[in-house]
Amino acid sequence: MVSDKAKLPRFALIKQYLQSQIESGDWPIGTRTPSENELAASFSVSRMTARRALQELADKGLLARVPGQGSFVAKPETKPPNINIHDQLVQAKTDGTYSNRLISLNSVAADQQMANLMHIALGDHVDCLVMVHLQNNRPVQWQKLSINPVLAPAIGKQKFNRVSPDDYLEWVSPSTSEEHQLMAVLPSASQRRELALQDQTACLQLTRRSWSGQQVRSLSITTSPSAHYRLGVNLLDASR
Amino acid sequence: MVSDKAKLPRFALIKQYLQSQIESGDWPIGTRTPSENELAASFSVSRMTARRALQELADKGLLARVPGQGSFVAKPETKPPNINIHDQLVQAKTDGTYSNRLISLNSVAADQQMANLMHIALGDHVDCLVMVHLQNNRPVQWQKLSINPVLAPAIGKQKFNRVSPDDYLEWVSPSTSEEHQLMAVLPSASQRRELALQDQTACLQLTRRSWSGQQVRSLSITTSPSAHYRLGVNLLDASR
DNA sequence: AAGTGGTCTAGACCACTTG
DNA sequence: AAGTGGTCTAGACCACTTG
Repeated sequence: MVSDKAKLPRFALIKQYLQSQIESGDWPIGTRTPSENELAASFSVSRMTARRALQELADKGLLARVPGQGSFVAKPETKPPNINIHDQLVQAKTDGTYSNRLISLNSVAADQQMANLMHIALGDHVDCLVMVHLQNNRPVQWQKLSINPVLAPAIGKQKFNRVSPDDYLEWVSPSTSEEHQLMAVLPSASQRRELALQDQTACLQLTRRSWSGQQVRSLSITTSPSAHYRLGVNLLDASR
Repeated sequence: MVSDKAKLPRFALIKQYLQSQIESGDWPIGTRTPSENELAASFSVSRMTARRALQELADKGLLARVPGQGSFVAKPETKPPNINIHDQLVQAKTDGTYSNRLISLNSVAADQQMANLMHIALGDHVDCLVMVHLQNNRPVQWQKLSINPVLAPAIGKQKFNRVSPDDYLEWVSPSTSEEHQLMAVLPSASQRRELALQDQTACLQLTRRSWSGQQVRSLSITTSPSAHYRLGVNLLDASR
Protein backbone atom coordinates (compact mmCIF):
# COMPACT_ATOMS: atom_id res chain seq x y z
CA MET A 1 0.00 0.00 0.00
CA VAL A 2 2.61 2.50 1.03
CA SER A 3 5.41 0.62 -0.70
CA ASP A 4 5.03 2.30 -4.07
CA LYS A 5 4.99 5.75 -2.54
CA ALA A 6 8.24 5.12 -0.72
CA LYS A 7 10.00 4.52 -4.01
CA LEU A 8 9.18 7.89 -5.48
CA PRO A 9 12.18 10.20 -5.67
CA ARG A 10 11.93 13.34 -3.58
CA PHE A 11 11.49 15.75 -6.46
CA ALA A 12 8.47 13.70 -7.54
CA LEU A 13 6.93 13.96 -4.08
CA ILE A 14 7.26 17.74 -4.14
CA LYS A 15 5.80 17.74 -7.65
CA GLN A 16 2.83 15.72 -6.42
CA TYR A 17 2.26 18.13 -3.58
CA LEU A 18 2.35 21.17 -5.85
CA GLN A 19 0.17 19.56 -8.47
CA SER A 20 -2.46 18.56 -5.93
CA GLN A 21 -2.61 22.11 -4.58
CA ILE A 22 -3.14 23.41 -8.10
CA GLU A 23 -5.64 20.85 -9.29
CA SER A 24 -7.73 20.93 -6.15
CA GLY A 25 -8.22 24.63 -6.70
CA ASP A 26 -6.54 25.56 -3.43
CA TRP A 27 -4.12 27.61 -5.46
CA PRO A 28 -6.15 29.39 -8.14
CA ILE A 29 -4.59 30.78 -11.29
CA GLY A 30 -2.06 33.48 -10.51
CA THR A 31 -1.27 32.22 -7.02
CA ARG A 32 2.39 32.44 -6.09
CA THR A 33 3.83 29.09 -5.12
CA PRO A 34 6.47 28.67 -2.43
CA SER A 35 9.87 29.66 -3.77
CA GLU A 36 12.65 27.19 -4.48
CA ASN A 37 14.24 28.08 -1.16
CA GLU A 38 11.01 27.74 0.78
CA LEU A 39 10.26 24.35 -0.74
CA ALA A 40 13.82 23.21 -0.11
CA ALA A 41 13.49 24.16 3.55
CA SER A 42 10.06 22.68 4.15
CA PHE A 43 10.85 19.40 2.42
CA SER A 44 14.38 19.26 3.85
CA VAL A 45 15.89 18.97 0.44
CA SER A 46 18.52 20.81 -1.52
CA ARG A 47 17.49 23.73 -3.63
CA MET A 48 18.29 21.84 -6.86
CA THR A 49 15.78 19.16 -5.93
CA ALA A 50 13.03 21.64 -5.11
CA ARG A 51 13.89 23.44 -8.29
CA ARG A 52 13.41 20.31 -10.36
CA ALA A 53 9.86 19.88 -9.12
CA LEU A 54 8.95 23.45 -10.01
CA GLN A 55 10.76 23.31 -13.33
CA GLU A 56 9.06 20.15 -14.54
CA LEU A 57 5.65 21.57 -13.71
CA ALA A 58 6.59 24.73 -15.56
CA ASP A 59 7.61 22.59 -18.56
CA LYS A 60 4.18 20.99 -18.43
CA GLY A 61 2.62 24.45 -18.51
CA LEU A 62 1.16 24.35 -15.00
CA LEU A 63 3.47 27.01 -13.66
CA ALA A 64 5.00 30.19 -14.99
CA ARG A 65 8.34 31.11 -13.50
CA VAL A 66 9.50 34.70 -13.38
CA PRO A 67 13.09 35.50 -12.36
CA GLY A 68 13.18 37.91 -9.46
CA GLN A 69 9.52 37.37 -8.64
CA GLY A 70 8.62 33.75 -8.16
CA SER A 71 6.57 30.89 -9.61
CA PHE A 72 2.90 31.30 -10.34
CA VAL A 73 0.03 28.98 -11.12
CA ALA A 74 -0.56 29.36 -14.86
CA LYS A 75 -3.75 29.40 -16.82
CA PRO A 76 -4.15 25.91 -18.25
CA GLU A 77 -3.74 26.60 -21.93
CA THR A 78 -6.16 24.89 -24.27
CA LYS A 79 -4.34 21.87 -25.50
CA PRO A 80 -4.34 21.54 -29.28
CA PRO A 81 -7.17 19.10 -29.99
CA ASN A 82 -5.54 15.79 -30.49
CA ILE A 83 -7.24 14.53 -33.57
CA ASN A 84 -5.55 11.34 -34.53
CA ILE A 85 -5.46 11.21 -38.27
CA HIS A 86 -3.80 7.85 -38.57
CA ASP A 87 -5.93 5.57 -36.44
CA GLN A 88 -8.73 5.11 -38.87
CA LEU A 89 -7.99 1.77 -40.44
CA VAL A 90 -5.67 0.61 -37.70
CA GLN A 91 -8.36 -1.33 -35.91
CA ALA A 92 -9.25 -3.22 -39.07
CA LYS A 93 -5.60 -4.00 -39.66
CA THR A 94 -5.14 -5.56 -36.25
CA ASP A 95 -8.51 -7.29 -36.54
CA GLY A 96 -7.54 -8.94 -39.76
CA THR A 97 -10.67 -7.49 -41.34
CA TYR A 98 -8.61 -5.14 -43.48
CA SER A 99 -8.09 -5.65 -47.18
CA ASN A 100 -7.77 -3.47 -50.25
CA ARG A 101 -8.43 -3.46 -53.95
CA LEU A 102 -6.06 -1.94 -56.46
CA ILE A 103 -7.79 0.05 -59.17
CA SER A 104 -4.81 1.28 -61.12
CA LEU A 105 -1.04 1.50 -60.95
CA ASN A 106 0.84 3.68 -63.39
CA SER A 107 4.04 5.52 -63.84
CA VAL A 108 3.07 8.99 -64.96
CA ALA A 109 4.95 12.14 -65.88
CA ALA A 110 4.48 14.90 -63.34
CA ASP A 111 2.46 17.90 -64.42
CA GLN A 112 3.25 21.32 -63.03
CA GLN A 113 1.16 20.99 -59.89
CA MET A 114 2.48 17.52 -59.07
CA ALA A 115 6.05 18.68 -59.71
CA ASN A 116 5.56 21.60 -57.35
CA LEU A 117 4.00 19.51 -54.67
CA MET A 118 6.60 16.75 -54.82
CA HIS A 119 9.54 19.08 -55.38
CA ILE A 120 10.63 17.31 -58.54
CA ALA A 121 11.11 18.48 -62.10
CA LEU A 122 8.28 18.85 -64.57
CA GLY A 123 7.97 15.55 -66.46
CA ASP A 124 9.77 13.43 -63.88
CA HIS A 125 8.04 10.12 -63.43
CA VAL A 126 5.93 9.36 -60.41
CA ASP A 127 4.37 6.05 -59.38
CA CYS A 128 0.71 6.65 -59.00
CA LEU A 129 -1.76 4.14 -57.62
CA VAL A 130 -5.46 4.36 -57.00
CA MET A 131 -7.10 1.95 -54.62
CA VAL A 132 -9.95 1.30 -52.27
CA HIS A 133 -9.51 0.17 -48.67
CA LEU A 134 -12.02 -2.31 -47.31
CA GLN A 135 -13.10 -3.42 -43.90
CA ASN A 136 -15.02 -6.69 -43.77
CA ASN A 137 -15.04 -6.52 -47.57
CA ARG A 138 -16.93 -3.24 -47.54
CA PRO A 139 -15.20 -0.24 -49.10
CA VAL A 140 -14.59 2.51 -46.56
CA GLN A 141 -11.88 4.64 -48.12
CA TRP A 142 -10.71 5.66 -51.56
CA GLN A 143 -7.08 6.62 -52.04
CA LYS A 144 -4.84 8.09 -54.68
CA LEU A 145 -1.21 7.70 -53.72
CA SER A 146 1.68 9.27 -55.61
CA ILE A 147 5.11 7.99 -54.76
CA ASN A 148 8.53 9.39 -55.48
CA PRO A 149 10.20 6.41 -57.24
CA VAL A 150 13.63 7.53 -56.07
CA LEU A 151 12.65 6.65 -52.51
CA ALA A 152 10.65 3.48 -53.13
CA PRO A 153 11.74 1.95 -56.42
CA ALA A 154 10.20 -1.50 -56.04
CA ILE A 155 6.62 -0.33 -55.70
CA GLY A 156 5.47 -1.92 -58.95
CA LYS A 157 6.56 -5.36 -57.84
CA GLN A 158 4.67 -5.34 -54.59
CA LYS A 159 1.43 -7.17 -54.12
CA PHE A 160 -0.70 -5.40 -51.66
CA ASN A 161 -4.07 -6.53 -50.38
CA ARG A 162 -3.57 -7.31 -46.71
CA VAL A 163 -0.80 -4.75 -46.42
CA SER A 164 -1.52 -1.17 -47.37
CA PRO A 165 0.93 0.73 -49.57
CA ASP A 166 1.22 3.33 -46.82
CA ASP A 167 2.47 0.70 -44.41
CA TYR A 168 4.84 -0.65 -47.02
CA LEU A 169 6.17 2.83 -47.70
CA GLU A 170 6.66 3.44 -44.02
CA TRP A 171 8.67 0.26 -43.95
CA VAL A 172 11.01 0.97 -46.85
CA SER A 173 11.35 4.68 -46.22
CA PRO A 174 10.07 6.02 -42.90
CA SER A 175 8.68 9.52 -43.10
CA THR A 176 10.47 12.17 -41.13
CA SER A 177 7.64 14.68 -41.29
CA GLU A 178 4.16 15.03 -42.68
CA GLU A 179 1.78 17.77 -43.69
CA HIS A 180 -1.96 17.38 -43.74
CA GLN A 181 -4.92 19.14 -45.15
CA LEU A 182 -8.46 18.22 -44.42
CA MET A 183 -11.54 19.29 -46.30
CA ALA A 184 -15.04 18.17 -47.14
CA VAL A 185 -15.79 17.11 -50.71
CA LEU A 186 -18.47 15.54 -52.81
CA PRO A 187 -17.16 12.32 -54.33
CA SER A 188 -16.90 12.06 -58.09
CA ALA A 189 -18.99 9.57 -60.02
CA SER A 190 -16.12 7.09 -60.21
CA GLN A 191 -15.35 7.49 -56.52
CA ARG A 192 -19.00 6.87 -55.72
CA ARG A 193 -18.92 3.71 -57.80
CA GLU A 194 -15.71 2.47 -56.23
CA LEU A 195 -16.97 3.20 -52.74
CA ALA A 196 -20.36 1.62 -53.52
CA LEU A 197 -22.23 4.75 -52.47
CA GLN A 198 -25.84 4.84 -53.55
CA ASP A 199 -26.66 8.51 -53.12
CA GLN A 200 -24.61 11.65 -52.92
CA THR A 201 -22.79 11.77 -49.57
CA ALA A 202 -20.32 14.22 -48.14
CA CYS A 203 -16.81 12.83 -47.69
CA LEU A 204 -13.82 13.84 -45.64
CA GLN A 205 -10.79 14.25 -47.83
CA LEU A 206 -7.37 14.11 -46.28
CA THR A 207 -4.38 15.22 -48.31
CA ARG A 208 -1.09 14.13 -46.85
CA ARG A 209 2.45 14.91 -47.96
CA SER A 210 5.21 12.83 -46.42
CA TRP A 211 8.86 13.74 -46.36
CA SER A 212 11.98 11.67 -46.06
CA GLY A 213 14.48 14.24 -44.95
CA GLN A 214 14.64 16.92 -47.65
CA GLN A 215 12.74 14.92 -50.25
CA VAL A 216 9.04 14.46 -50.70
CA ARG A 217 8.35 10.76 -50.35
CA SER A 218 4.68 10.58 -51.22
CA LEU A 219 1.49 12.47 -51.72
CA SER A 220 -1.74 10.86 -50.68
CA ILE A 221 -5.36 11.84 -51.11
CA THR A 222 -7.85 9.75 -49.17
CA THR A 223 -11.59 10.19 -49.41
CA SER A 224 -13.99 8.57 -46.96
CA PRO A 225 -17.72 8.89 -46.52
CA SER A 226 -18.63 10.38 -43.15
CA ALA A 227 -20.59 7.29 -42.24
CA HIS A 228 -17.31 5.43 -41.95
CA TYR A 229 -14.89 8.13 -41.05
CA ARG A 230 -15.10 10.63 -38.26
CA LEU A 231 -12.26 12.27 -36.46
CA GLY A 232 -12.12 12.77 -32.75
CA VAL A 233 -14.37 11.87 -29.86
CA ASN A 234 -17.67 10.43 -30.93
CA LEU A 235 -20.09 12.99 -29.56
CA LEU A 236 -23.14 12.17 -31.61
CA ASP A 237 -23.64 8.59 -30.48
CA ALA A 238 -23.30 9.61 -26.84
CA SER A 239 -26.79 8.37 -25.98
CA ARG A 240 -25.88 5.90 -23.30
CA MET B 1 28.06 38.45 -35.01
CA VAL B 2 29.54 36.22 -32.38
CA SER B 3 28.04 38.19 -29.54
CA ASP B 4 24.78 36.23 -29.36
CA LYS B 5 26.59 32.94 -29.34
CA ALA B 6 28.70 33.99 -26.39
CA LYS B 7 25.60 34.52 -24.30
CA LEU B 8 24.30 31.00 -24.65
CA PRO B 9 24.67 28.95 -21.47
CA ARG B 10 26.97 25.97 -21.72
CA PHE B 11 24.29 23.32 -21.64
CA ALA B 12 22.68 24.99 -24.65
CA LEU B 13 25.94 24.86 -26.59
CA ILE B 14 26.24 21.15 -25.95
CA LYS B 15 22.62 20.76 -26.95
CA GLN B 16 23.30 22.59 -30.19
CA TYR B 17 26.24 20.36 -30.93
CA LEU B 18 24.29 17.17 -30.31
CA GLN B 19 21.29 18.37 -32.27
CA SER B 20 23.41 19.33 -35.26
CA GLN B 21 25.03 15.90 -35.30
CA ILE B 22 21.60 14.29 -35.29
CA GLU B 23 19.90 16.52 -37.80
CA SER B 24 22.77 16.49 -40.27
CA GLY B 25 22.50 12.74 -40.39
CA ASP B 26 26.01 12.22 -39.05
CA TRP B 27 24.46 10.22 -36.24
CA PRO B 28 21.74 8.08 -37.80
CA ILE B 29 18.94 6.59 -35.74
CA GLY B 30 20.25 4.20 -33.13
CA THR B 31 23.68 5.79 -32.87
CA ARG B 32 25.05 5.97 -29.37
CA THR B 33 25.88 9.50 -28.35
CA PRO B 34 28.81 10.38 -26.11
CA SER B 35 27.99 9.60 -22.49
CA GLU B 36 27.40 12.23 -19.84
CA ASN B 37 30.94 11.74 -18.61
CA GLU B 38 32.45 11.94 -22.08
CA LEU B 39 30.56 15.12 -22.89
CA ALA B 40 31.50 16.61 -19.53
CA ALA B 41 35.16 15.91 -20.25
CA SER B 42 35.22 17.12 -23.85
CA PHE B 43 33.30 20.33 -23.09
CA SER B 44 35.15 20.91 -19.80
CA VAL B 45 31.93 21.06 -17.92
CA SER B 46 30.46 19.31 -14.91
CA ARG B 47 28.48 16.14 -15.41
CA MET B 48 25.24 17.84 -14.37
CA THR B 49 25.63 20.37 -17.18
CA ALA B 50 26.33 17.72 -19.81
CA ARG B 51 23.44 15.75 -18.42
CA ARG B 52 21.07 18.65 -18.88
CA ALA B 53 21.84 18.87 -22.58
CA LEU B 54 21.16 15.17 -23.09
CA GLN B 55 18.07 15.22 -20.89
CA GLU B 56 16.41 18.11 -22.66
CA LEU B 57 16.94 16.47 -26.03
CA ALA B 58 15.49 13.26 -24.63
CA ASP B 59 12.48 15.23 -23.40
CA LYS B 60 12.05 16.53 -26.94
CA GLY B 61 12.10 12.95 -28.20
CA LEU B 62 15.37 13.21 -30.09
CA LEU B 63 17.22 10.85 -27.78
CA ALA B 64 16.37 7.75 -25.85
CA ARG B 65 18.31 7.26 -22.66
CA VAL B 66 18.89 3.79 -21.25
CA PRO B 67 20.40 3.41 -17.77
CA GLY B 68 23.47 1.24 -17.86
CA GLN B 69 23.81 1.50 -21.62
CA GLY B 70 23.85 5.07 -22.85
CA SER B 71 21.92 7.61 -24.90
CA PHE B 72 20.82 6.82 -28.41
CA VAL B 73 19.48 8.80 -31.33
CA ALA B 74 15.76 8.06 -31.38
CA LYS B 75 13.48 7.54 -34.32
CA PRO B 76 11.66 10.83 -34.81
CA GLU B 77 8.17 9.81 -33.88
CA THR B 78 5.46 11.10 -36.14
CA LYS B 79 4.18 14.13 -34.35
CA PRO B 80 0.41 14.15 -33.99
CA PRO B 81 -0.67 16.35 -36.90
CA ASN B 82 -1.22 19.74 -35.41
CA ILE B 83 -4.49 20.71 -36.92
CA ASN B 84 -5.48 23.91 -35.32
CA ILE B 85 -9.21 23.83 -34.98
CA HIS B 86 -9.56 27.26 -33.47
CA ASP B 87 -7.70 29.49 -35.86
CA GLN B 88 -10.34 29.68 -38.51
CA LEU B 89 -12.03 32.98 -37.81
CA VAL B 90 -9.19 34.39 -35.76
CA GLN B 91 -7.71 36.27 -38.69
CA ALA B 92 -11.04 37.93 -39.43
CA LYS B 93 -11.40 38.89 -35.78
CA THR B 94 -8.06 40.65 -35.64
CA ASP B 95 -8.67 42.19 -39.08
CA GLY B 96 -11.89 43.71 -37.95
CA THR B 97 -13.61 42.01 -40.88
CA TYR B 98 -15.46 39.67 -38.57
CA SER B 99 -19.14 39.98 -37.81
CA ASN B 100 -22.05 37.69 -37.18
CA ARG B 101 -25.79 37.48 -37.58
CA LEU B 102 -28.04 35.95 -34.96
CA ILE B 103 -30.75 33.75 -36.38
CA SER B 104 -32.43 32.57 -33.21
CA LEU B 105 -31.96 32.57 -29.46
CA ASN B 106 -34.16 30.39 -27.30
CA SER B 107 -34.28 28.72 -23.97
CA VAL B 108 -35.29 25.15 -24.69
CA ALA B 109 -35.92 22.06 -22.58
CA ALA B 110 -33.28 19.41 -23.09
CA ASP B 111 -34.35 16.25 -24.88
CA GLN B 112 -32.73 12.96 -24.01
CA GLN B 113 -29.76 13.34 -26.36
CA MET B 114 -29.03 16.90 -25.27
CA ALA B 115 -29.36 15.91 -21.61
CA ASN B 116 -26.89 13.08 -22.10
CA LEU B 117 -24.43 15.23 -23.97
CA MET B 118 -24.55 18.10 -21.51
CA HIS B 119 -24.76 15.91 -18.41
CA ILE B 120 -27.93 17.58 -17.20
CA ALA B 121 -31.39 16.25 -16.40
CA LEU B 122 -34.05 15.63 -19.03
CA GLY B 123 -36.12 18.79 -19.34
CA ASP B 124 -33.53 21.15 -17.86
CA HIS B 125 -33.38 24.36 -19.80
CA VAL B 126 -30.55 25.16 -22.14
CA ASP B 127 -29.79 28.41 -23.93
CA CYS B 128 -29.65 27.65 -27.59
CA LEU B 129 -28.57 30.05 -30.27
CA VAL B 130 -28.20 29.68 -33.99
CA MET B 131 -26.07 32.10 -35.91
CA VAL B 132 -23.95 32.71 -38.97
CA HIS B 133 -20.40 34.06 -38.83
CA LEU B 134 -19.35 36.46 -41.54
CA GLN B 135 -16.08 37.67 -42.94
CA ASN B 136 -16.27 40.84 -45.01
CA ASN B 137 -20.04 40.50 -44.73
CA ARG B 138 -19.96 37.13 -46.47
CA PRO B 139 -21.25 34.16 -44.47
CA VAL B 140 -18.53 31.55 -43.93
CA GLN B 141 -19.77 29.49 -41.00
CA TRP B 142 -23.07 28.36 -39.55
CA GLN B 143 -23.24 27.58 -35.84
CA LYS B 144 -25.65 26.11 -33.35
CA LEU B 145 -24.46 26.74 -29.83
CA SER B 146 -26.07 25.25 -26.73
CA ILE B 147 -25.03 26.75 -23.44
CA ASN B 148 -25.45 25.51 -19.89
CA PRO B 149 -27.23 28.49 -18.28
CA VAL B 150 -25.77 27.61 -14.89
CA LEU B 151 -22.34 28.62 -16.16
CA ALA B 152 -23.28 31.64 -18.28
CA PRO B 153 -26.56 33.08 -17.03
CA ALA B 154 -26.47 36.44 -18.76
CA ILE B 155 -26.30 35.11 -22.29
CA GLY B 156 -29.73 36.45 -23.29
CA LYS B 157 -28.72 40.01 -22.47
CA GLN B 158 -25.60 40.04 -24.57
CA LYS B 159 -25.47 41.70 -27.93
CA PHE B 160 -23.06 39.93 -30.15
CA ASN B 161 -22.08 40.97 -33.65
CA ARG B 162 -18.44 41.94 -33.44
CA VAL B 163 -17.83 39.55 -30.57
CA SER B 164 -18.62 35.88 -31.05
CA PRO B 165 -20.56 34.02 -28.34
CA ASP B 166 -17.65 31.58 -28.13
CA ASP B 167 -15.30 34.38 -27.19
CA TYR B 168 -17.82 35.74 -24.70
CA LEU B 169 -18.21 32.31 -23.14
CA GLU B 170 -14.47 31.90 -22.90
CA TRP B 171 -14.41 35.19 -21.06
CA VAL B 172 -17.10 34.48 -18.48
CA SER B 173 -16.26 30.82 -18.00
CA PRO B 174 -12.96 29.59 -19.46
CA SER B 175 -13.07 26.00 -20.66
CA THR B 176 -10.83 23.56 -18.89
CA SER B 177 -11.07 20.89 -21.57
CA GLU B 178 -12.69 20.28 -24.90
CA GLU B 179 -13.72 17.36 -27.06
CA HIS B 180 -14.04 17.55 -30.80
CA GLN B 181 -15.56 15.56 -33.55
CA LEU B 182 -15.13 16.33 -37.20
CA MET B 183 -17.16 15.01 -40.08
CA ALA B 184 -18.30 15.89 -43.54
CA VAL B 185 -21.95 16.72 -44.09
CA LEU B 186 -24.32 18.04 -46.71
CA PRO B 187 -25.90 21.25 -45.46
CA SER B 188 -29.66 21.34 -44.95
CA ALA B 189 -31.86 23.62 -47.00
CA SER B 190 -31.98 26.23 -44.25
CA GLN B 191 -28.23 26.05 -43.73
CA ARG B 192 -27.71 26.52 -47.46
CA ARG B 193 -29.94 29.57 -47.38
CA GLU B 194 -28.23 31.06 -44.35
CA LEU B 195 -24.80 30.44 -45.81
CA ALA B 196 -25.88 31.77 -49.22
CA LEU B 197 -24.78 28.62 -51.02
CA GLN B 198 -26.10 28.29 -54.53
CA ASP B 199 -25.55 24.62 -55.20
CA GLN B 200 -25.03 21.62 -53.00
CA THR B 201 -21.58 21.74 -51.42
CA ALA B 202 -19.84 19.50 -48.93
CA CYS B 203 -19.23 21.09 -45.55
CA LEU B 204 -16.94 20.36 -42.66
CA GLN B 205 -18.91 19.99 -39.46
CA LEU B 206 -17.14 20.39 -36.17
CA THR B 207 -18.88 19.34 -32.99
CA ARG B 208 -17.25 20.67 -29.86
CA ARG B 209 -18.08 20.03 -26.23
CA SER B 210 -16.45 22.35 -23.69
CA TRP B 211 -16.11 21.64 -20.02
CA SER B 212 -15.68 23.91 -17.04
CA GLY B 213 -14.27 21.52 -14.49
CA GLN B 214 -16.80 18.73 -14.00
CA GLN B 215 -19.64 20.48 -15.81
CA VAL B 216 -20.38 20.71 -19.49
CA ARG B 217 -20.28 24.36 -20.38
CA SER B 218 -21.40 24.31 -23.99
CA LEU B 219 -22.01 22.23 -27.03
CA SER B 220 -21.30 23.71 -30.41
CA ILE B 221 -21.92 22.52 -33.94
CA THR B 222 -20.28 24.56 -36.67
CA THR B 223 -20.76 23.91 -40.36
CA SER B 224 -18.57 25.52 -42.99
CA PRO B 225 -18.35 25.02 -46.73
CA SER B 226 -14.99 23.67 -47.79
CA ALA B 227 -14.39 26.69 -49.96
CA HIS B 228 -13.98 28.74 -46.79
CA TYR B 229 -12.77 26.23 -44.32
CA ARG B 230 -9.87 23.85 -44.60
CA LEU B 231 -7.80 22.47 -41.82
CA GLY B 232 -4.04 22.18 -41.90
CA VAL B 233 -1.37 23.08 -44.41
CA ASN B 234 -2.74 24.27 -47.69
CA LEU B 235 -1.39 21.67 -50.09
CA LEU B 236 -3.69 22.25 -53.02
CA ASP B 237 -2.79 25.84 -53.74
CA ALA B 238 0.91 25.05 -53.67
CA SER B 239 1.43 26.11 -57.27
CA ARG B 240 4.02 28.79 -56.74
C1' DA C 1 35.08 -4.09 -12.39
C1' DA C 2 34.09 -0.39 -15.17
C1' DG C 3 30.62 2.36 -17.27
C1' DT C 4 25.87 4.15 -17.68
C1' DG C 5 22.09 7.13 -16.51
C1' DG C 6 19.00 8.70 -12.12
C1' DT C 7 19.01 11.15 -7.99
C1' DC C 8 20.79 14.32 -4.67
C1' DT C 9 23.75 17.65 -1.98
C1' DA C 10 25.80 22.05 -0.40
C1' DG C 11 27.74 25.18 -1.98
C1' DA C 12 28.55 29.32 -5.74
C1' DC C 13 27.83 33.48 -8.89
C1' DC C 14 24.60 35.90 -11.81
C1' DA C 15 20.82 39.28 -13.40
C1' DC C 16 16.84 40.62 -11.99
C1' DT C 17 12.70 42.72 -9.41
C1' DT C 18 11.10 44.10 -4.78
C1' DG C 19 10.61 46.98 -0.62
C1' DA D 1 19.50 44.60 1.01
C1' DA D 2 16.96 40.61 0.63
C1' DG D 3 14.70 37.42 -2.34
C1' DT D 4 13.89 35.24 -6.87
C1' DG D 5 14.82 32.05 -10.52
C1' DG D 6 18.95 30.54 -14.02
C1' DT D 7 23.26 28.45 -14.36
C1' DC D 8 27.03 25.72 -12.76
C1' DT D 9 30.33 22.87 -9.92
C1' DA D 10 32.53 18.81 -7.78
C1' DG D 11 31.46 15.74 -5.40
C1' DA D 12 28.24 11.41 -3.78
C1' DC D 13 25.39 6.97 -3.77
C1' DC D 14 22.34 4.05 -6.41
C1' DA D 15 20.56 0.27 -9.68
C1' DC D 16 21.58 -1.31 -13.67
C1' DT D 17 23.80 -3.59 -17.95
C1' DT D 18 28.31 -4.74 -20.01
C1' DG D 19 32.60 -7.39 -20.78
